[in-house]
Amino acid sequence: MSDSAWRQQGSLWSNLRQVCDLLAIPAPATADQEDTVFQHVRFKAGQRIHRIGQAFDTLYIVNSGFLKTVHIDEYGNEQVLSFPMKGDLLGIDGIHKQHYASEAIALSDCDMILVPYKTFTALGRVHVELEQAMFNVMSREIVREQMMISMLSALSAEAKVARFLTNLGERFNQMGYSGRSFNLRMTRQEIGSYLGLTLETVSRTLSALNELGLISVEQREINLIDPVALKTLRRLPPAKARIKVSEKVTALVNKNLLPQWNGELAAALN
Amino acid sequence: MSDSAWRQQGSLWSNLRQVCDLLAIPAPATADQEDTVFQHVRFKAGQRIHRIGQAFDTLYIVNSGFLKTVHIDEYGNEQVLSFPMKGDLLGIDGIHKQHYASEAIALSDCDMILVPYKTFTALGRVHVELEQAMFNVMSREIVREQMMISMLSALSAEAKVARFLTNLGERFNQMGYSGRSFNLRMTRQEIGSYLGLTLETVSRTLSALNELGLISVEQREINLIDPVALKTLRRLPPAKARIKVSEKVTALVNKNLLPQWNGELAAALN
DNA sequence: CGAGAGGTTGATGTATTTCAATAGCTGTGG
DNA sequence: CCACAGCTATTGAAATACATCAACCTCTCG
Repeated sequence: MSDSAWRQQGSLWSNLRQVCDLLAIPAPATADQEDTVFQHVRFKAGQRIHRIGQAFDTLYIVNSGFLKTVHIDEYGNEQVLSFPMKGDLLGIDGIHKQHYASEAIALSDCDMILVPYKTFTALGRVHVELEQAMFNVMSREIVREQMMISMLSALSAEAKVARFLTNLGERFNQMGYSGRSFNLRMTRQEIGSYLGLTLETVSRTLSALNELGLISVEQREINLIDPVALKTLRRLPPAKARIKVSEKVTALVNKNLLPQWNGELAAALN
Repeated sequence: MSDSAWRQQGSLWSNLRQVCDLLAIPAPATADQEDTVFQHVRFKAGQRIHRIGQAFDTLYIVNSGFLKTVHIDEYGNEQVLSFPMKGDLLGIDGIHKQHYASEAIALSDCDMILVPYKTFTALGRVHVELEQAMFNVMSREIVREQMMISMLSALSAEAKVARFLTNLGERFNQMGYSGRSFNLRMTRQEIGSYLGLTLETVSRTLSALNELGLISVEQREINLIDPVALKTLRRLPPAKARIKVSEKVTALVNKNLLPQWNGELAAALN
């Protein structure tokens, strides 16, 4: 819940300053704090925030909760595009054609702030810094997607899963939670779709990272034991070597193993 | 070359109307056509337009020529992100951190229009329609990248290459060239990087599509013979079946083969 | 408590990569 | 102008990463 959002007509409202804080952009100094207010709407887990093809008119900011955004391809297959959480902006992809290009679905109960697109652009015209910030947010989104493309086309399954976990950790950190120990809000299926892998591969990879002592997993409970190693991991050592090594001084090995598994090292340890 | 760009101080210049036309956005009716002009700069094949980390201050619009944009990962590997051509806007990813997040390299001689970011935002403030158009362009870019992400994580190698070709064709069409028969401006290596495949897989896949009669390839010369089939192709029939089938009524088969290869059909034909 | 969704793990198959050998272009300098 | 060097592309054979199919287990929640 927003620290100081207030109730009015039975629903929560936030002012411009609160919205800017949430988006991590500087609020305009000249702000007329009271005359622009933003309504909150609550969604239950499983509910859709917007659908593909639906007429676009409002952006959403996540105030609390976890979501996924998905594409549905021509054969009805769901493709996960992102896992928005507190502070993220949803619906930008609707600006282009005035219809949402993706679907947003709540993974947990969510509190969303509505920002009518008209209000959004009007504010940009009034506050120069805000317009700048809006371009920034969109540019940031483009960079984020570029990173995703790089990751999808260049990394192995192990590296994808490892980075996914560290990225999640960093986002939890930014939100003020522990970045080392957290609960996944999505299924293996959804992680797999997001990373371009099958759910079985995700499950196996998590088990392997667990074996190696880089993380601990139990169902959706994750502990990042060696975040540095995870972040730079490129590929796992061959399975046979892994067994023996994992029984040795795992911590030490993990640090030497990166960024690339070293054959001589493996030999030396066996 | 821009239809009506003019020379001044030894280099070409375009006005706002020309720039808007190029970007396929409506030019502001109220435009003061003469007081904002944009300089052209020419780059030779192989030259860099901007580098990663370089201070950001200008956007580029492709007036003619072909380029690639790339990420360089922490180990120096190049990851191709896009192949910009006429009408495309470059450098948006630099807004976020005020430093370019990617590198743009000319694949052929190029004529680029410089748009200082300050000019860009200033124009948005003066012409409301322009600000709207700028958001549109950025949203379009986000949607394009989302499509790319879907494609990378869900499609087979054959489908990726097939879509790559039809997408290229569509862009050539929009530029007024033939969308059926064109020359690739990039190497197999670069296509592979873009699609998350090795250059060998790209080469083999092109050969296979050629075998099937869906395209013809000779070095960098491409002919799209059955664009509809290419666009909806999901996976190729097994290699053994392919040989026999390709010797039969290929055209007919191609049409029935989609969107998914049908086992009974293959059996019936053999 | 039972049903159903989510997760793990094994055996097997296959798409794609990797390694390697060969041949075709392109441009440069003698 | 030809020859040669160095990219670029093709193709084959072998290796492997990941997917697929399948069985079983585990939680959750009505």
